[in-house]
Amino acid sequence: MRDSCLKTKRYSLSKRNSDRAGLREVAAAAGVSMMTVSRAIRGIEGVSDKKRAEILRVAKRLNYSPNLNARSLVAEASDLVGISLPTLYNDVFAGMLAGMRNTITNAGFATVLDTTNYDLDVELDWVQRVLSWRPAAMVLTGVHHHPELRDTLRQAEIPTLEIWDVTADPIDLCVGLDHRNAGLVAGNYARKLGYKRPAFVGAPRGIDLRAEKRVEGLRTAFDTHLPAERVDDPNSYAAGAEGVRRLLDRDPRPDVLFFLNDHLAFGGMMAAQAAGLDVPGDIGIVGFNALDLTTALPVALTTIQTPRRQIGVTGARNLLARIKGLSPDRTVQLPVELLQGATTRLQ
Amino acid sequence: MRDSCLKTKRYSLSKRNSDRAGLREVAAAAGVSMMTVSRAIRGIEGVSDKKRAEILRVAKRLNYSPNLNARSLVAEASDLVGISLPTLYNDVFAGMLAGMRNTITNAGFATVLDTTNYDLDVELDWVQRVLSWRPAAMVLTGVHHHPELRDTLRQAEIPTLEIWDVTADPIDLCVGLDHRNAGLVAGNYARKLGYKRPAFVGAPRGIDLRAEKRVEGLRTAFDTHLPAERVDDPNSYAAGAEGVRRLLDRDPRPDVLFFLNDHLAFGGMMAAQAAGLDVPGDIGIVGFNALDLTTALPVALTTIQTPRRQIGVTGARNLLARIKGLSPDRTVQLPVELLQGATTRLQ
DNA sequence: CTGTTAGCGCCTTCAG
DNA sequence: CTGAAGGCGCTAACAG
Repeated sequence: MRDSCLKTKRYSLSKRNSDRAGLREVAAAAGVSMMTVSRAIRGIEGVSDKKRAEILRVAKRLNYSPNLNARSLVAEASDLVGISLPTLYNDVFAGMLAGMRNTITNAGFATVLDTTNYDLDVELDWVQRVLSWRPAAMVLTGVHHHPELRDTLRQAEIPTLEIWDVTADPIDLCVGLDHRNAGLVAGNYARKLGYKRPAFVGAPRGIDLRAEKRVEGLRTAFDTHLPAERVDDPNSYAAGAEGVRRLLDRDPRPDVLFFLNDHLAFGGMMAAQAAGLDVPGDIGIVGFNALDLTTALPVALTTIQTPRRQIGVTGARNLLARIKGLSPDRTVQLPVELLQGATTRLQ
Repeated sequence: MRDSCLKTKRYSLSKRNSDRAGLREVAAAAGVSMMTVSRAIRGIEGVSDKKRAEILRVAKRLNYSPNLNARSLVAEASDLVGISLPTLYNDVFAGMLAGMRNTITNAGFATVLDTTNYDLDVELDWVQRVLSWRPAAMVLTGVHHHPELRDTLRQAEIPTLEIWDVTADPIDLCVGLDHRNAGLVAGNYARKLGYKRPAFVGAPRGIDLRAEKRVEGLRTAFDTHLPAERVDDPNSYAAGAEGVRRLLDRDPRPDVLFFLNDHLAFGGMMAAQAAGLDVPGDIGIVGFNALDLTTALPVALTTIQTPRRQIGVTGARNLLARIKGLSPDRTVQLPVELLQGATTRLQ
């Protein structure tokens, strides 16, 4: 063994662990420089068609796959899009996600997903974490976040989309609906039918902020006290039933029940019927979201149709525009529609 | 900020990204070397408590956030875990996902999610893409994949977990259930009750391979022809109804209906009732999965309870062990249980 | 305990 | 059209 200069060589050789082919290996095999390979792979100008074809062939043979970590390091940006949703136990968020995914994926981005379970601290932690990846963009649910979140994101200068709810002053972009108005629409509809004693079944106060806005709309429509039962799991059918059982004990008994969502409404309707009540004869039921489920029911549920897929599609499109440096509308508010079913009727 | 946000070219490398503090900045501010900062940040041995505290303070003040792309580049591995599911429009996969997520997240990994819509080509493309991130592990649904997938993953030497289905020879690890046996259990149960003319409602053949195994089990149990109606969207309630309407036209009319899942079973039950049939008087209904929905029904659905959350938890735990270099059981098969409801009865 | 050195794989820049 | 040089932010390995 001679001295340290040999040692250096050996070191650098053994350092390349794994037999994974990199730009270097492809370049060597194709008899060109790394740069030429890089250009060929990325489909960039400046390589003769002949060489490009040859290089791509070699790359394929060597099973070359670019190291995105290295690329992102140089670019100071990855092609990850972080998406934060409250839950996936719910076709609602799955619907918006599906709407976004195609658009985002087709544009060459990958999605990193997390669920916060409606916890704003969890959301903040997750955002900070994703920022370490230098993501191309972020998607958050709702417009209410941890106090630090807004500054964190703006400082990082990451295009950000807030979905489902809207505000005049989003972090960056938002696409969603006016939940207070949605509550108002449902409330006005029921009031006009002649219902007098509304009640609400939903999640504990302070969990689902959008739902609280809808409740506010309901209150405005009825201009009256609105008894509310809060159940633990807003995505459970059984919880809706439980809420209704508790409400039916009240005096006076409500004549129309509004639910946080269709899940609860369905469970609630079952409970009302099980309690011997006729729907809509004895009591009205109004859901929210117009899930596929409700169309399969023997008695169609009166509910509010929310444009979930459309929110996803529009949101993703605007976000991509933002990434490209354009300036799409900062706030897009999509309309809701009341679907008149057979669970409510003129009083 | 908004307008200037993205006009800054992401690919301008000449200058260090504006305000974002790196190891270098923290080191300068703290009056130590980058390595010392690196060690302090990562909580690694070899820094005096005093210096460490000071460094952490400085890092926090500078709002330092490590560049994970750079770290992954050096480490030849990221802390991303790729998860591929067929769909999220379905509490089934959401349940397994929830089971995995806590474990994976608590161990310090982030999840990159994709849905394949049961398309094996999509799955392969996605896996190859995620491999470019040098993920810490991969999770796939089922044990049937694109022919190239197995080699691709093994060659990459990435710990891989297959969930939901089992096989004696997984790519790496698998945790799931024996779907053929699940079909057998359901079939035997119904046969013993005296049902003679079974039928099945499910997805088009070749889409959901697990479901086909269950059908095979059903056939074995009955040892008879098993008429099957294939509907387009297996996660739709309405599709179940459609399938049943078509089956009821057949002669002889089936006396018991097996469904791909509870979604379809629910829709199917509604359709049967709407057609004037009594359940279980005129016709039996058997679902699969034991979704929360079915517990809220006035007539409890006979179904197969699948340990979805448990699959996720066990799978994630084994996968983490694998990442640490241990050798957990390659194949874990979890039991299913028949839940006897009121939609079937002795004939 | 702390600092120095030498890259990780890729891409920008600039020179042929 | 092609290649050589240098660096992105971070860390393993090796001195002091």
